[in-house]
Amino acid sequence: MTSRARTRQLSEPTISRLPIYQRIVEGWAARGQRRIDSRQIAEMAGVTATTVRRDLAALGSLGTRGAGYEPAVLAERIGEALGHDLHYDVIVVGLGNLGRALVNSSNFLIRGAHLAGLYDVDPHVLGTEVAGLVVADARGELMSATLGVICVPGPAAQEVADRLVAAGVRGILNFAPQVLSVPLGTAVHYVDFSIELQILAFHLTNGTGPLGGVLHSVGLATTGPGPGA
Amino acid sequence: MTSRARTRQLSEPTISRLPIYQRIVEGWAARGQRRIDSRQIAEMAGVTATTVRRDLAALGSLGTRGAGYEPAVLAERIGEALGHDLHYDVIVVGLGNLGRALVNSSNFLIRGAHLAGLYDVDPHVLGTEVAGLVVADARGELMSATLGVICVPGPAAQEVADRLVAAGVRGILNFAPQVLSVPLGTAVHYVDFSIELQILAFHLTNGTGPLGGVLHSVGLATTGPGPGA
DNA sequence: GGATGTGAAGTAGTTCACAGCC
DNA sequence: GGCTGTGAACTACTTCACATCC
Repeated sequence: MTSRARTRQLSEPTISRLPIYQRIVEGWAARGQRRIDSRQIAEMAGVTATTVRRDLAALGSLGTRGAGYEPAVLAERIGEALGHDLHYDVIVVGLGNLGRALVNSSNFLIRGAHLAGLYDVDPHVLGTEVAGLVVADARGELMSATLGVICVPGPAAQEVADRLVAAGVRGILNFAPQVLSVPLGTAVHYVDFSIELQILAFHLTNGTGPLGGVLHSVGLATTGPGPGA
Repeated sequence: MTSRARTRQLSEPTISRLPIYQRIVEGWAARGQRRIDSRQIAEMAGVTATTVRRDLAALGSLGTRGAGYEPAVLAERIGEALGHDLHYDVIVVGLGNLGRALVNSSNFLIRGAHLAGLYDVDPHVLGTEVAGLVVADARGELMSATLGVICVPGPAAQEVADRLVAAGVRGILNFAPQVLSVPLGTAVHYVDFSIELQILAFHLTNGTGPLGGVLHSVGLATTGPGPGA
């Protein structure tokens, strides 16, 4: 029974805000600040101070009344709650510009994620070394891993998803503009640039919200059977 | 008064689901299918059929009782509601792998978005042609545009944001792992790969939801002043 | 004094259940 | 028969207001 077990059930909105708070308090800590209060976090995250306090209170009593929070403690505890002490193997299929951008990004593979395999079909890329790994043939068998990232063109995405599932992957991050059909029990998370842009544009023309609009990005997952079922 | 004006106020969750429905019905139409019903859309989108019907009903009475929806009509009406008849200028700052992946993606610039300018600071990239545009110096003055996309490393993001705002940009899509401080009235939309991965991993280890978990990706925006205010 | 943490109230979104229509 | 569209019930999230503690 680790300390992680003490975390109460977190709501979906809370889960999506915690990584943002973490980024904020880490930046604060890096700049040598000793204390941060809910109002400061709220301002930077674009939410209300009450929401910040409720979210953080769900992780335990971390603050000091009258004095705010200690950034280091907050960062540590949020990390625990999000499961940063666990480790995941990640494989990436598709090493075009996007795939390369991801695996070379200092930001992508942190927090327990370990890059275990790279796959592509382009003969110019096959066998070359990217981010310290040799790129293998995506048409061959894929290694087993916890998470798979799909960075291939839309039409190829479903086949890659099928093969990832067959290889034992339990979560897929899909960058292809394609709705995937996967068996129950597999989580799919979509990141669609065009949709992000659409939503941003929509809010601009409609001037949503008194402060100019607090946006929520698109995201969708399904574990249900696809149209063929 | 165009037909767009008839759209009732759409809720935030509805707005983020509409582009997903649109993608689904467009694929359906492309495959020559004449009819689609709420259950089919729901299955592919990972939401309930009732939710689909409520979302679509907010756009008017588009379906036929007993027979479902006509994909072409649906796609058209969703487009109208999201403002696809409007046009936006988009400039992209930072043409590393990510920036290139975006501007070369057939998926990024659709629906009224027009790529108007590209900026970078790397002398190897400066002056070269990417996606039909010559890359200009990001340290010079930026052209005016509606939307700006930030694809630079984290530490440079805030300065770029300041310059985008000064150039008259009203909406920013930020791919840098950095919380930005912008003046009131400017919308910022964050896309953070590491956060997406974190949330996906969290849901896996916690087995959220009976169907394996319907995820919602991270997203945040603020128009409030930053820490310096 | 000042900021956290939290019951209570309010608001928004989802799901149920079914009337209405093809 | 079948599926849409929607009032009503429910659930979840946010916000208010303040007791609590440093």
